[in-house]
Amino acid sequence: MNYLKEKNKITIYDIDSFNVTHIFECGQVFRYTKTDEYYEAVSKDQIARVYSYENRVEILCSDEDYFENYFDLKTDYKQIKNSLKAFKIDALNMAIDYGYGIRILRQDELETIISFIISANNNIKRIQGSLKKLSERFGTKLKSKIFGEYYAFPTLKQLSKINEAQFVELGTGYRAGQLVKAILQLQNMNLKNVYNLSTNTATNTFIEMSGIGPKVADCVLLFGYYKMDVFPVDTWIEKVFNHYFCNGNPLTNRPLIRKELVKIFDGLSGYAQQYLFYYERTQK
DNA sequence: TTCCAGGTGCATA
DNA sequence: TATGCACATGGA
Repeated sequence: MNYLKEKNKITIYDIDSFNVTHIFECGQVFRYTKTDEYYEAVSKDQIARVYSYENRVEILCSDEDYFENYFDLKTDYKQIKNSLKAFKIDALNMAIDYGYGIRILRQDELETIISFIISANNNIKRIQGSLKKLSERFGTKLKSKIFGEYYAFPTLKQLSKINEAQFVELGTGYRAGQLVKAILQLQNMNLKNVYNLSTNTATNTFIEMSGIGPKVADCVLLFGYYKMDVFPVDTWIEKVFNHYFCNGNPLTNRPLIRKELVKIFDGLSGYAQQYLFYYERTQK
């Protein structure tokens, strides 16, 4: 990856492996806004604006080290895409050509957990709205010389003070009670310790939490912990599987679909999933 | 108006 | 272990 890191600014020259629209619209993250000039993202208590030009991308940000990691700039996506193309699967090749600039963001663990509990059986617009309100009502208000005022994602301590009725007011619907319970459970675990666990053990740890089943656990591990040997199967991936991977035997059993796809893509599952998801959801 | 959304929890067999 | 249903709410 060819990029230059300066104080509060990262300039990216390898625009074949960094497309801001692909990165933010591919469904991995919900807290961003699009304007005519830039995409703005808040992650944890950090903020960035991403400007796209003909031959480069500029990221103005509160902390260049934080966003160098967040945008996964040290990973070579050209190599990842080549490895995926070596499978010679037409649908995946189309998906990669379509979403060529996708990168898997290294998101904050807690923020990912809360976001994807809210995401269950929900639509992306509404998820975004709930998370925006959650941050504005319960997160710390921060002031930046460059970006003005913005709101951090609530800390675990701040989250623990929110009751079920307040979560309902955020538009989280029946997930409100699950969120209160999950936040209680989170207080008794060390989120950083999950990095030391195998994918299976980590999955089981999260599935025991309220509001987290197999799919949300996979999303937490993929987007919050950068574990690539998981394959979140939602309604869109079910469609993908039955269009392109089922050899005439469509499946509705999502754990089975997941098993088949992980068998194919193994340690590249997370990347493959994201290209396929974005392709299926936006190609209409 | 009806269907659907990045599913989960729980009861039942 | 597997299947089926209820669940809150807003977008399309």
